[in-house]
Amino acid sequence: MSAAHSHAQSPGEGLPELTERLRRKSRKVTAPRQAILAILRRHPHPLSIREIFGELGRGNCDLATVYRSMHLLENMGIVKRFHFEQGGARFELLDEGDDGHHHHLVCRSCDEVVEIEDCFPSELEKRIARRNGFKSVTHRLEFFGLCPRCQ
Amino acid sequence: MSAAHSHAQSPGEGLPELTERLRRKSRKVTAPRQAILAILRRHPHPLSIREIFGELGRGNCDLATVYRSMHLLENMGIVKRFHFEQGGARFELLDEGDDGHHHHLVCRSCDEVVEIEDCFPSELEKRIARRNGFKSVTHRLEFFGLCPRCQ
DNA sequence: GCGCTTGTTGCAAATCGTTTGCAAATGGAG
DNA sequence: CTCCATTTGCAAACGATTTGCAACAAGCGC
Repeated sequence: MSAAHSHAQSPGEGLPELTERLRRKSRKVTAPRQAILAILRRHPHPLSIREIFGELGRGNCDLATVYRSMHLLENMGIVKRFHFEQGGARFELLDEGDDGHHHHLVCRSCDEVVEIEDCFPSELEKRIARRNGFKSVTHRLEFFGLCPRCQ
Repeated sequence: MSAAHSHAQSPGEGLPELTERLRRKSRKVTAPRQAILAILRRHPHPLSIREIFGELGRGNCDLATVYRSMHLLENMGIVKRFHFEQGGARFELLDEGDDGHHHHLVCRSCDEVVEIEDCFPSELEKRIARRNGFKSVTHRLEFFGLCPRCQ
């Protein structure tokens, strides 16, 4: 799974650096939060809440706490939330300073995810915004297809 | 509302033509289905299930029937399903032969929707597919921003 | 027109993902 | 160590959507 991930993931921050980011915003560094960050750090893929919860090992922390933690981490800019075709939200750890704007190519059959560097041309986006009088325009873009193994 | 819609909507088919499409695939032309098609025809916007259900007037047809009808119409290629940032699915009537591939610019504040003709460059999409060994790659693309009235 | 067969509907209950209220537990500043 | 605001677990509430099932009706053949 991890091996199939084509995007070269930077080494990323260690747990200490991540928890430091929490502390800096005067958020408490609790066991559930550390555990969640550790899991996200181990998986460079967009993880679903269920997957995160599953890895926590039953009895470790409540599902509601996972939801609450993901909101917190999202608002702090530590993770980014994605939505694919099916199922609930998925989350990816962000490096500090990274706005997390990138896209995915998802296999319709096995859900394998590849990160994509290409992006919708920004001049085109600006033109679309201008033409319609919109401001602060961003976009959401995901690709779907059949991966080599599933064809 | 309709006036704000920038996309020149073709006259579209009348109810008779639409119901004919149902008949051709040996599906029954029932009152709920006709009512739903009529509503979709009146609104060139992506409508939510709740909006459709609301327009039906209480007592006219069950909510479950609306959900079932939308699946049917989607599978027959009569409507297209969209997902924006919040809330449930939204549906738009498709002209016959139209694959419905187009995108939207949605106001983050008032949900106003504008249709966009631009699309992600297909050469770029092909390159992404090739580079990752994927087949049958399509994409989903939506824009979000602040409309003139909401800025 | 009349019934038959099969697709369709209404209703209620189930499911899925997510959120919330509340009292008990706890991180960390002083 | 104490205190307090934040966080947690638990259970219940929620919104969107799906499903089982018995009653029903569209459109075929006669």
